[in-house]
Amino acid sequence: MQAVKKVQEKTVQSAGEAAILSAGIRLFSELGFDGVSMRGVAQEAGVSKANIYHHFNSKEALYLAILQSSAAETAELVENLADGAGSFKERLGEFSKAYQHHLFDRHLTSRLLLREVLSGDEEKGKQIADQVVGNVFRRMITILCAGQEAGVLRSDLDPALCAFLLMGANAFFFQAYDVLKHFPEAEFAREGSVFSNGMVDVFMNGMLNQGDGTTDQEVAQ
Amino acid sequence: MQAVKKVQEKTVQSAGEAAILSAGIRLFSELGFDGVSMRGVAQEAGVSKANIYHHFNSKEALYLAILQSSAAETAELVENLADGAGSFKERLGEFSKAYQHHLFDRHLTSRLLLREVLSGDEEKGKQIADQVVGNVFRRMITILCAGQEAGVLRSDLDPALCAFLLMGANAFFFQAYDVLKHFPEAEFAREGSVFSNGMVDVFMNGMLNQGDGTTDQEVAQ
DNA sequence: TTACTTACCGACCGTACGGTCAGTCGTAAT
DNA sequence: ATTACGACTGACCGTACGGTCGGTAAGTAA
Repeated sequence: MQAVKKVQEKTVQSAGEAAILSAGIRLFSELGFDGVSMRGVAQEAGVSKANIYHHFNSKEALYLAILQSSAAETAELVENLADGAGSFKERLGEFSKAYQHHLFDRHLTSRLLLREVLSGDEEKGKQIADQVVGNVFRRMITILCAGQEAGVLRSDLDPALCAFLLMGANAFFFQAYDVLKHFPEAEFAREGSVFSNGMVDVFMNGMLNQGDGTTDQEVAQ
Repeated sequence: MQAVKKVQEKTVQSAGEAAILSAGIRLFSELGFDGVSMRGVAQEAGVSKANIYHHFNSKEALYLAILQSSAAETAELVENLADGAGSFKERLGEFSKAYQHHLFDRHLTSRLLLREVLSGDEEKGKQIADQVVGNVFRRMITILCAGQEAGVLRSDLDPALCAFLLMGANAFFFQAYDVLKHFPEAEFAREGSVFSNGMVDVFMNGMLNQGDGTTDQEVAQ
C-alpha cells in the first residue's frame, strides 16, 4: 500500500458528493470509523448507498477523503492563526487562544483529527500528525525560541516541551469539555476564555508564590 | 435503565471467565467497543463464543463489567497514590509522577477509561468520571488547597484549574506518547521522568524569566 | 441521431455480526 | 445411583454489514 504522496485537490462538483462528505464528517467525528455504517451515511446524506460507491471506492476511501480534506482545512487555518505583534506573553496568549477557538469552532473536524492522531494508528496517524499537529507544534516552537533569544523565556526550558504543554492543555480541554461541564468544581470550564487566561497565566508565571522569601522547606507539610 | 448503584464485587471463580475478562480488556482498550467482535474475544480468550454469553448477558454487559472492574482497580490504586511528606512542591511532584506512572503501568486500563470518559457518552462517561477521574481530581485539589493555605500556592489561582492542568498534562502525554515518540523535536518524550520533571517545573515556576526587572513591554516583538 | 459520460438508484450477494439453544461433561450433594 | 448444577460447546438464527451489478435519466459532443 503506497502512501498518499500528494493530496489530489479533487474539487467536489456534484451536490450528492458534497452531501456525502458533509454527512460523513458529522457521523465519523461522533461515532468513529467502526461506529458508522455506509447505510447510515447514505441516509444522513439523503442519497443511495450505491451512490457513495460511485464517488468513493470503499468505506476506507471515504473516510480517508474526509480525513484529508479535514487535515487540509485545518492546516490552512492554522497557517493563518493570529501571529500579531505585542509582547511575547501577549503573542503566546493570543496564539493559544486562537488555537483553542479553532478547536471549538471546527469541533467536528477537530474531534475527527484528534481521534485519529491519538488512536496510535502509526500509519494514518503519523501522516495527519505531521501534516496538521506538526504545523501548530513547530509554529509554537518558533514563537518560543524567539522568546528565549529575547531573554523572556527561561533558557533552561525545552521549547518543544513548552509547546507540547500549551497545545496539549488546549487539546485536552477541548476533549474533556463535555464531561468537565458536569463537574461542579470546574467553574473555570464554564467559559472558554476563563480557562484560556488562567492556563496562560499558570504557564507564564507558575503556580508558586514568587519573591516572598519563603522557601519550600519552611512550609513543608 | 437504572443506574448501577453498587458495583457487585462479583468474584471471578472460573478460569474461562477470567480469560474472557483479560482478553476483553486487551481488545476493547485497543480497538474500542465497535471494533471488537464477540468472536474475537472468544478466540483471544480461548473459549467458545457461547461461553461468553454464559458469563455475561450481552456484549454491552461484558464491556460494562470490564469497565467497572477497571474503574474499581484504578480507583483503588489512586487511593494509594503517594501522598508522602515533604514540601508542597515535592508532594505535588511526587503525586504527579505517581499518577503518570500509574497511567503507563496500567496502560490498557487507562486507555479504556480515558476513551470512555472523553467519548462524551454522558451516561457511562459521567459515572466513570465521578468514580475514577473525580477521585484523582479531588485529591489533587485537596493538595493544592493545602498549598494555598500554607501560602506557597498563589491564592489568586483556581485550584480546580491547576488540578485539571496537572492531570490533563499527564493524561494527554499518555495519550500522545505513541505519536510523540516519532517527533524528532520531542526529545523530552524519550523518558517519562524527563517530561514529568520538566512539566512540574513549568507548572511551579512558570516559563518566564523572573525577577530580572525585564517587563513584557521592553522586549515586545 | 448516435455515442459516450456522469450521477444516481433498487435489488442483490456473501459474510460477519450479536445472540440463542439444546445438550455434554465433570463434580458434588442427597 | 440419582439428582442438580455450573462450565462449556457446536450448530444455528435473524439481521446488518460492506460491496456489487444492471439499469435509468440527463447532459453533451460529433
